[in-house]
Amino acid sequence: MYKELDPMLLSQLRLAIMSYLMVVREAEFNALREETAASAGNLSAQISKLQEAGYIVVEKTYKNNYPLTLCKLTPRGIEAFEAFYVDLKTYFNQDQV
Amino acid sequence: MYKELDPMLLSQLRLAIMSYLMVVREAEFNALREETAASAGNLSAQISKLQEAGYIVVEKTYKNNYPLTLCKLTPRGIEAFEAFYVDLKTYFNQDQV
DNA sequence: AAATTTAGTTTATAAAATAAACCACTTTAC
DNA sequence: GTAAAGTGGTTTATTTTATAAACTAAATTT
Repeated sequence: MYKELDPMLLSQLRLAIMSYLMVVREAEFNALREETAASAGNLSAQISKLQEAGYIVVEKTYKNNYPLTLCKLTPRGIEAFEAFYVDLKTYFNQDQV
Repeated sequence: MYKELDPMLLSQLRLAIMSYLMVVREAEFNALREETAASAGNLSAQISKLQEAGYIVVEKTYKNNYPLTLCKLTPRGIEAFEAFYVDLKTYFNQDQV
């Protein structure tokens, strides 16, 4: 009846990161920070988790002498996000909402 | 951009409880247990939280000499569930999913 | 060269989820 | 009638998670 929901995506911040990356495919740390309104610490922690899960890849480089962290979705991440959406629907479909 | 997601509903089990109640409006403990496949302990804990949040009311009565716990949605719970759905959409709408 | 800013990471604390143990009965079997 | 098993839960303890706060390292400004 109710599908299992991927715990990696059942988190507001991780879901927002993934959702934003689904649109832009690739984003800098600070773009994610602005878009999600998260604290840097929390964002850093959740990026690490998504990376460990293989949902995003993180490329560490430099821009204007400053460290730059670039995040992009992996095929696996895209798959997981889409599956999450499908699974979520089982919680709403039978309702009138 | 991304709406805040009600933490009370950002939980698989609590969302399943609410989703089921949105359909049946009222359910016995064991019906919820079967429907959600949750352990009794976890179900009991999450029912308490939804009750404390004012999303459901819990009526404790008896059926065939045995304790019976009945759960039903409050107007506030219905509102929260519907708002959650609306807010969730902000995480998916701009995508092709 | 001290203070401030940028771009993060790590650590410590609080909150949440979950499994396991427990409780208060009721029913069944002896 | 009493011991064992079953019903319908609750409570407690452990693990996991989220988050804020503190920290690091280098660059820039004053």
